[in-house]
Amino acid sequence: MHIKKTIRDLIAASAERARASGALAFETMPAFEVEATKHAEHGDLATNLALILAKQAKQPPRQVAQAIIDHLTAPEGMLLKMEIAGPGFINFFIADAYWYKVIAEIHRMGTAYGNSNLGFGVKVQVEFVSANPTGPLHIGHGRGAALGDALANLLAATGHTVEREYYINDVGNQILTLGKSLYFRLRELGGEAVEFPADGYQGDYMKDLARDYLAAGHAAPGPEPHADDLVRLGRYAGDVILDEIKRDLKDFGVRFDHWFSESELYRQGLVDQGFARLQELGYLYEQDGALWFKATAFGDEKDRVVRRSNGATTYFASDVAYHLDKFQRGYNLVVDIWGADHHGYVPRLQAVAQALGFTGRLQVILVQLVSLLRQGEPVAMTTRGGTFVTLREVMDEVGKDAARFIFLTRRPDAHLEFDLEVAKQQSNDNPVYYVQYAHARLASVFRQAGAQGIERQSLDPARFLRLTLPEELSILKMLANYPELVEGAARNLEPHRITYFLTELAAQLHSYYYKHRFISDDVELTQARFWLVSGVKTVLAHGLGVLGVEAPETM
RNA sequence: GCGCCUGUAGCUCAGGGGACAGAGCAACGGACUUCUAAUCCGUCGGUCGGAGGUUCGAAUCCUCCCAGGCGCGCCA
Repeated sequence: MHIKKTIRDLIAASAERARASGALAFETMPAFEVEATKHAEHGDLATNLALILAKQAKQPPRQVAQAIIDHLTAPEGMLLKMEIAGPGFINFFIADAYWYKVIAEIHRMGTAYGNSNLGFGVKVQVEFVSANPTGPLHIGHGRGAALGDALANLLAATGHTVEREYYINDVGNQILTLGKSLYFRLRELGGEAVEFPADGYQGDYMKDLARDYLAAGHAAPGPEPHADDLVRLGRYAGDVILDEIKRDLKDFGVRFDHWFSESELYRQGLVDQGFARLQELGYLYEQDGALWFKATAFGDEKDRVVRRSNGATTYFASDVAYHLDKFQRGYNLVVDIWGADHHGYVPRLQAVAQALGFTGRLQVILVQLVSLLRQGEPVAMTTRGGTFVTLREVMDEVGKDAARFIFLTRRPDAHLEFDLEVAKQQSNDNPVYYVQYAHARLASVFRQAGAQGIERQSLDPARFLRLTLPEELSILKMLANYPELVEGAARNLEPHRITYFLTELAAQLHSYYYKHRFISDDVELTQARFWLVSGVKTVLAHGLGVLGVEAPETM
C-alpha cells in the first residue's frame, strides 16, 4: 500500500486526461513531488505538480491545480477531499478507513514488514572498518562499524544481495614498525633502558602484548635483531591485534562475510593484473623511474604513483588491484566507508573505477571523525601516540546499544561529539532507551493482558473503525509510511533516517499509552488497539533490527 | 595557497527547493492507589555563520566572505 506511489499515479493519469480533454496543455510530464505534509491542515499528502506545470501550460498554478483535480478519479472511499492551497499545491486528505489496511498488511508480512524487493538482483558490497591491525579499535572505528553494519542490514532488508567485507592492510612498513615496537617493549621487559622509537606504536597495548608474548613461552629477541626477526614479531603482533579487533566487532554486533588480506592481492598476482589492465587501457606511463597512473584523465588533481622508482608498489597500487578484484567479483555497487581523513583519496580511487570501466559503481561514504570529550574537555586520539579511548571501553561504559544508536543518530558527514561522561550520565535519558522502552512497554501490555486471560483475537477489520483518536490515526499513518521510509533510507544509503523515525514512533506510542488505556472493558476497542499497537511493536523491532540494536521484551 | 566536510535554539543534532524551521538535553511549572514514570503534559528558547544572486518560492541551489575540522608524499 504505497500511498505516495498510488497518489502519484493518480495525479499523473489525471494530468494526462486533462491534456487529452484540452483543459491543460503541456509537452512532457515534468518530475514532480508527492510529499507528506508537515501540518495536518494541509491534509496527508501534497503535490507541487501544478506549480511546476504552470509555465508550460501557460495558466496560473491554481488553475492548473483545478484542472488536475477535475480529472482525478480515485478508488471509491480512498480520498476524503482534495484542496488547492497556497500558491498552487494540491492537498490530499486520505479517508481514515484507508489507513486501517496497514494493520492487516503488517499482520500478513509479520517481521518482514518494512522489507522490500527494491534491490532485487542487485549485488552490493559494503566494505567498512578496515582498520589497520596496529592497535585496538577506537571510538571512530566504532562509528564506521555501526554505520556499515546498519547500512548492510538496510540494503539486505530492501532486497539487495549484500556482502560485508573488512580489508586488512598487512603489507608494508607498518608491519615492520609494529615489529619494532614489540621488540623495544620486550627489551624493556628484560630490564633494559632503551629509547622507544618515535615512530613506534606507543600505546600500552604493546606492553601487554610483549608480556603475553613472553608468557606464551616465546624467546625474547637478542640485541641487533635481523630485519626478518622484526617482521616476524610484527606479524605476530598483527595477528594478535586482529584477533582482538574481531572480538571487539563481534561483541559490537558486527558481522563480516569476508576478511580480505592485502597480502592476498600479491599472492594472487592481482596487483600485476591491475597494472596490466591499466597499461592495456593506456592509463599508465613511466616517468623519473616510477610508474604512474593517469588520474588527471578522470578529474583528479595529479597523476599518482603506483610503483616507486625503487621498485616497491604503493598502497594505492594495492587499492587498484583490490577494487579491480571487487568489480570482477560482480558487484553492481561497491560501497567503501572511510574515515573523513582519507577524503583526499576519493578522487584517485574514483578515477580508477572510471578507468577500469566501472563508472558509477563505486560509492565512498566518508565518516567524519568523532571528537571525543570527557566532561567537555577534548581527548586527543592517535593510535601511534597511544592516547585514545577504545571501542571496547565505550561498549563497557555506555553499552553496545547506546553506542550504536548514538552513532546512527548523526549523518555520516557531520562531526560527532561523543562525551563519555555525558553519555554515561544520561544513559537513562538516552534516546535508545526511549525507543527500546516503547517496545518493552508493549511487550509488557501483552503480558499483562495474557495474565488477565485477554488474548489478541483474530483479525477483524470491522473493529478498526473504533480507532478514531488523532493519536491512533497518526500512528497508523506512520506505520503505513514505514516501508517507503526504509526504501528512501536504502536508496540514499542513510541509516540514520531509521533512527529518527523510530524515535518519533516511540514518542507517539508513549503519548498514546499515557493518555489511553489499551486494556479496557470494551472488548471491541481493546482488540482494535491490540492490533494497532502490535503493529507498532513489529515496526519498532524491525527498525531496531536494522540498526543492530536489541528490541527487549522487558527492561 | 589549493581541495573536501561542517556552521540551524544555551548544548547535541534532524530537516538539504515548498506552506508558520523541528527533536532530545538543559532551564522552569505540572502529572504515579493506573496496561512498566527509562513515561507523559505544558512553558521558555532561533535575523538557519554573513553578504549578494537564481527562483512563483531558499535553511536547502550558485558566487564571494568569515569560522571550525580534515586533507594536500615515489607513506600506509
